[in-house]
Amino acid sequence: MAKKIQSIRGMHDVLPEQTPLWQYLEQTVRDTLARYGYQEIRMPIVEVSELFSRAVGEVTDIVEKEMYAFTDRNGDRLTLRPEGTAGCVRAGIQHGLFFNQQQRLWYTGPMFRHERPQKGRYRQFQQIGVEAFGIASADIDAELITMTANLWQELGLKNVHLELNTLGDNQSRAIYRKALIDYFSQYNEQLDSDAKNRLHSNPLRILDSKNPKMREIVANAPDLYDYIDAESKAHFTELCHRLDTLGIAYSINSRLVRGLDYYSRTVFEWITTDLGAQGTVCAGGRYDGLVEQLGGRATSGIGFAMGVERLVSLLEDQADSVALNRLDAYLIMAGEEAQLAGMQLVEQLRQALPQLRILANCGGGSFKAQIKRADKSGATFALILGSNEVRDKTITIKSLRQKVAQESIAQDKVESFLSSTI
RNA sequence: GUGGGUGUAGCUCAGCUGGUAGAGCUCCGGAUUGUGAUUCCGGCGGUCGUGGGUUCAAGCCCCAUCAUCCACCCCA
Repeated sequence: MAKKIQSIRGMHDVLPEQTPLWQYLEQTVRDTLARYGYQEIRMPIVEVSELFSRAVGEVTDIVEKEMYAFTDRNGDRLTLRPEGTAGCVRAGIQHGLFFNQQQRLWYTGPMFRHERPQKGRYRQFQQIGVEAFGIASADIDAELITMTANLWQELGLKNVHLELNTLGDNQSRAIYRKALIDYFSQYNEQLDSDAKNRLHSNPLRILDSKNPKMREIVANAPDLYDYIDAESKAHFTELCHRLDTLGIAYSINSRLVRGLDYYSRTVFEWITTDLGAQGTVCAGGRYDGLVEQLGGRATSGIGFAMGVERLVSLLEDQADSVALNRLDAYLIMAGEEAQLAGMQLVEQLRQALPQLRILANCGGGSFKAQIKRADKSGATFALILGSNEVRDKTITIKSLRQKVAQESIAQDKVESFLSSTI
């Protein structure tokens, strides 16, 4: 045998057993987005590398060590997209979607990050992203969050909770950043290696440190909320008020700092404890400076992304998974005559009943084998066509799921029989 | 990038202090010339992840490598 070729590390096939659940999830999300008036946009998977270094931030982990970047035949530096917002903003600017307009957009597709795979984290993974442009007020923040809450309800997801924070506008964030660097620099000797690395790249991350020795230093660090501008505070208060009014529960987590540079003001995460270490199922925030930063006219924006693999994994764990993609009938054909007659009959049925899901036996096999296949297919009924039936122009219908006697009916009655049961 | 666990049939796994491989399920056929979750019988199926090394002899010991799982880091 020739050498086997395997899929690339961290990039997995979604097998037929799994796809019904994926389709169910995707369809539910699609429907929900449509009900809120969001429109789909489709972007390329490959973009110039500069787009991500400018949007996501030069010193983020994503850009520094996780990008699938390569040089194409023209010598251009290209990257397999590590996230969707940058490409969406690029497309919006390129096609003039943001000029004095509001846009509510969504997209889905694979993203790529060269990380060490683990539960809920893969090198190629699927995201569903949602972005709203041109609306600066907190009502859109509330709408997006409410929409996700409704989606969890629609999907029957339990054990997800919402965490909220505000980072202030870009200016106050810059001032706070400097204050943090000044503060931590005093303790340079006591900082662990992680903290030293982050000191000038992303000092906000030091606040997150799990090292107990660092905690004492962190405890007395400047407080983010002392640096936040009045407008951002008002924005955040307004958002919380709206969520309260809508009955959406949340907790405020002042340590919640997103890993991408473009966020400002509102950030949020939906988190579950049912998935191991990678518990964030949906996360996002406001990025009011991004459009301008990428060369468009200043436009506010806010968005989030859901991790499809993580949601699928929650759905399969959470008991009430649905019976999906069920077959209505399996056609058994015994003998040469029956095979020819059966193929004609089944095509007639498919034309007459577009909803009908019927699988016709192929590849022969004994009668017994065909019955076994019919059972295994999960079909509700077996339709049996043998020489007797061909001769009498009948078909035998056997229920595979209920203990009722099989019956033989005229072939021209099958259509009405099936249409009344599916 | 760092650490730990695991790689034996399509799937789930046995395999003793080293003596060149086994079960269950699946699939195909038969017992039952046209009736499926039961029973019985038979059959298909493996360069033991890959490459080296030690040994008279390696699935087992040693080294390397790849994949996978989990965690750290980080993130959806």
